[in-house]
Amino acid sequence: MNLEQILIQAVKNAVTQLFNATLENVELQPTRKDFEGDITVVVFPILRVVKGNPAVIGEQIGKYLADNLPQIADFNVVKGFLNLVVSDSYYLDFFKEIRNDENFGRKPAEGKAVMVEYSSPNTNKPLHLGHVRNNLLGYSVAEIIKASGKKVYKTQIINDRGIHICKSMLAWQKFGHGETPQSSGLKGDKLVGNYYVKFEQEFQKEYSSWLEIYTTDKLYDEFENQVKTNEIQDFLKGELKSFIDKGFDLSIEDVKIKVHDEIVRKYFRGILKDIFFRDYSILGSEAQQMLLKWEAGDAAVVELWKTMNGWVYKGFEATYKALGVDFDSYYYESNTYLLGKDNIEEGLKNGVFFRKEDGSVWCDLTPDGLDEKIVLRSDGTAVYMTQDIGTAIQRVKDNPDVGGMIYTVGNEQDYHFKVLFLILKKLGYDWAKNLFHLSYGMVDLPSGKMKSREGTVVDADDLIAEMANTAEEISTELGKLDGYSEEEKKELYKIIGLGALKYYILKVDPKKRILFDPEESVDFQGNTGPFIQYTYARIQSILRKAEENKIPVELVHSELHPKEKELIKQIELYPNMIQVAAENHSPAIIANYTYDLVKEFNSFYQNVSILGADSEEEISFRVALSRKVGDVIESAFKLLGITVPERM
RNA sequence: GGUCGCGUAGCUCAGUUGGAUAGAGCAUCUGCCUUCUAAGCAGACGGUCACAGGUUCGAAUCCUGUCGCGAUCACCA
Repeated sequence: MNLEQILIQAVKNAVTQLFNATLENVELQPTRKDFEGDITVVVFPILRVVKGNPAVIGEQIGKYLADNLPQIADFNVVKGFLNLVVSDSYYLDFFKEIRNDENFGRKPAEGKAVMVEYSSPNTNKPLHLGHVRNNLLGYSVAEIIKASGKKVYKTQIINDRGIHICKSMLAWQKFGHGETPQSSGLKGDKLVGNYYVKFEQEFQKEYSSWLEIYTTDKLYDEFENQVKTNEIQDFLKGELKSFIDKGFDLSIEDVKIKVHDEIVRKYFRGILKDIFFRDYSILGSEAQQMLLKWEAGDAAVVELWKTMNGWVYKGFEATYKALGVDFDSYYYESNTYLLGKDNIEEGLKNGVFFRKEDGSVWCDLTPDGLDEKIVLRSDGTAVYMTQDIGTAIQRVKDNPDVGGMIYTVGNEQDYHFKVLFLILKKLGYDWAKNLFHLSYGMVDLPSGKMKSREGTVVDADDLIAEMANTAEEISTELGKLDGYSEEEKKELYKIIGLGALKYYILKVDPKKRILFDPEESVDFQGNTGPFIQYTYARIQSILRKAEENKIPVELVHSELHPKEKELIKQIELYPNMIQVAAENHSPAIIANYTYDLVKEFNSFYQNVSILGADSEEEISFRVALSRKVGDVIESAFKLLGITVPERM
């Protein structure tokens, strides 16, 4: 039982004995710095069962606790807050107990396993900043859940088939002249990405000249014919209406004529372009034919596909390695895209799904406040949802101990996962109640969204390299690395640069969008990764000196300096932090906790002397305390996927 | 337009199940390297928690509405 649990029970007992009443909950919080005490009992909620003056009641409970609990040394009551002073001996005992526990804060795995999916890239272009956020989040959440006491499988689904990869393949065929990673020295994913861009450029040329042939009116007529029978027309009208409502004095008729108008274009052009790609474009039809051939198993196409994907995977592996993330299993869409159809059949039998006249299969989610969702096309082929249903089921088949899954996917797919989880629940899988969409906000640039066509994508490899460069600049300026070899320095710059990047991304709530300004590099001071790494390095420096001075490890310390007490209190929070972070799927909780611990340590470090303390006992204790803080920093940062340096 | 998410200091963000005078960092300004690493410490300045109601002993937190930003609303993935 930890102190918190002991206190809760004791307060309940106090209420029973003093007031003959039963208390359901006890509200505890850390005492605010401006008051004396360590833990505070909020008295107000107790007033619900015990009528009276909160100050008096607080006083009585305080006295009871001080009399009955050896851990409570003193107390005071301020405005309905009962502040308890915890005895030094309690903290000392606690510290003695945990100081050599290498797994402090972590729990051994038990119960059902959790599968965490993250990364999940397309194989037609290199990873970018958005993927970086995804990878860091997914990896960290997996580590946190592991530490919280569950077995974790890390996995990803690789979108290795479809029209996007055919675009790259086609462009390579047409314009590649047999270029390979070996021949050009390019990283495989970069090479393939270049051809994807090349395709888009050539397609854009074709599209532009097509647009020139048509007048505005013709364009619109074409467009209108295409969308007339489509549901999206309603949707578009809605958008147009809001556009008009926002003060543009135009009717729908006016808007029709002004198809080229700046804002309307955004909606019309996007769809028009798709139509062009599908029905008019030469490149488009070639790419589509290639996809058909791939699906038919055409030997040449499959061979090319395998080769180019092989290049991409090699490139991805390098990026994953640089980022420090890994996976236990890989699922490939080329294997899973036909999955799920059997499950649809079953669902039809159970009445979870229903078939429309045209043969398409749907799930009616209107009782749940959602729409009807298609799960099988009228021609019997699978859609995105079908695959995801099938893949989820397959994953549990492959790993029968899995009791839940976490999908790390951007927030633009919130609706998709809401529907997916609901359908799986309706299909009756017991693990379906333990599905979580780890939804995160986009990473935007000052110029807006990242767009590969406009060259505004922040490439993952470039970013990692730049961070290391910045670390090098700062390090060189500070000039603290005498005696390090060039290789050691390089390694260190990587650790610091990555630490800065990872911490920067992980310390914010996943739900929030991140605005990333490549011009203003990530900070290395204040609430940052390097600040925490620096503190760790300082601690290691002290430990090295203590080693030299042969500081004994016995602890006969009896009285705590306030800074020492604060540090132990902070350390004591760590195990619960892991649990809370795991429950909330939030690395940010770990990041912010670590920052608080480190701030506390730096204050301690700067205000009291460790190796120059008054007595042998004091020195020995402070060294041990510093070591433990270092251990917790290392452990917590590991949960974030950040390594800590011995020196910096 | 429907749905979902976000809105806290000039900027970037914390803020556990509602709790004390809303906290950090950056930036600006003061001090502190002859003693364990100044990527640090100590301090100052900075707030209508988007706005308006409501719930209650008590609201940044819960509810309703309004505004702003974003995402989404395909027999695409």
